[in-house]
Amino acid sequence: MSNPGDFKVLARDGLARRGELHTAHGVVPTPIFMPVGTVGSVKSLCPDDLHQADAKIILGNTYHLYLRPGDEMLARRGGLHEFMRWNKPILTDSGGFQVFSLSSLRTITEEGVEFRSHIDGSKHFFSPEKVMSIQNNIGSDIMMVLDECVPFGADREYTERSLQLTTRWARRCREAHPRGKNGQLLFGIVQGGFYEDLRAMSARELMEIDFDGFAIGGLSVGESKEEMLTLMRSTAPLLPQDKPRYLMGVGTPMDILNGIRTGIDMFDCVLPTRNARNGTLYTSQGKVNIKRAEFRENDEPLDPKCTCYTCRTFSKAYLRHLYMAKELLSYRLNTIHNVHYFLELARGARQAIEEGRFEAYRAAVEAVYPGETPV
RNA sequence: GCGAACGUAGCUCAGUAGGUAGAGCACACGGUUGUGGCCCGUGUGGUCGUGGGUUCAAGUCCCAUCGUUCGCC
Repeated sequence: MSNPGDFKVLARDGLARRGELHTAHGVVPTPIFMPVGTVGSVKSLCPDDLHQADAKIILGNTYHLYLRPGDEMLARRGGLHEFMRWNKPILTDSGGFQVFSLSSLRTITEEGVEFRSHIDGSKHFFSPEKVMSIQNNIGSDIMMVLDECVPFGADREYTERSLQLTTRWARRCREAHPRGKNGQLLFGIVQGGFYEDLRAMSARELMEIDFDGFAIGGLSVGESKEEMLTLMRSTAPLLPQDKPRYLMGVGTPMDILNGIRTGIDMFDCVLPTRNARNGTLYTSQGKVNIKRAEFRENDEPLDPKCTCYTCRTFSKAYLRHLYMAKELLSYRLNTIHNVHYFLELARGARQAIEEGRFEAYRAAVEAVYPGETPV
């Protein structure tokens, strides 16, 4: 018998962990990649497509869903799962990142953050409590605390003040949403910019609060690969061994494997879906830019080793044609493939950890994506 | 037949007062990391319809010629 929030580490290989996170909508095997479905859909895909790609959990976004269609509207329909007909776990980002990256005229106070909608300019206010209430209405399985994502290059003083505010907000989120309520889990978010000691301080303070998991936020915001790697190496081991660790917004195939190697369990990124729409596809042979003229009459599948619907059915010439013609089917077929690749990458990592050969698995992928990992 | 306008990059067009050509699209190649199906960067590409003339210098002024379009007979 298991309860939402239970997390079991089943196997280890170095710092890499193979685990299981229990939620109200099922078990999430880790390490896992979570496709991003910001406004209630993984762009261009149906739930059936996600099931076929073996997606275990997807993301939604509090900021976007609150603005449109509205969280109360969702609550009246039984929440986002019911509305979008996705019966597996959903994680919702708190919207903290969007408030800081999308909206204009934001004002941060102790109480929360006032911002303007990127859609119609209307004024809104997010407090930690409000963000919990919205995510309760959405009904996500894993909720994120409201945090301030510090921009790259922020000085130490600003970063430290911001981190402390994020901690106070995190505590208010936990108080507004006690552990176990509605079977919804709540994750804290480690901030601290690119100062290792501040990251450690943030982690220490958050661990005093009883969260179901811990995320590392504020990465992949313009820093070098080396800085990102250094930071995850130093931060991940500080987090509890018996709780899931989530690296937010990352990343490329190698970023993910490098994260797993430092002990991270969960990843999300727009890269596979956004790049699919822009013609960059991830394959067992490396990155393929499907718009290249060399594929004009190439009748081979995109990736002969891939078992996704796109690769089983269509030629590179056809995929290039669809892309060049801006056909809607291009978005869909490319997204089906890229999502499949990222999920397969994580599945392969899980198996490799179980079999104690994660390093070899990682090296094999690195051979195909060279230059992605700084020494 | 007469009159007028226009012929500049593959396409649609800018080119001011004459000083040896630009844009958008297209094409080519990159980029995209808690997603406004967005977008950004770089690049290839033109004997300025043709032939003369004036001038130190002509896409720009003059003449002729070919072509396109419109109007009038």
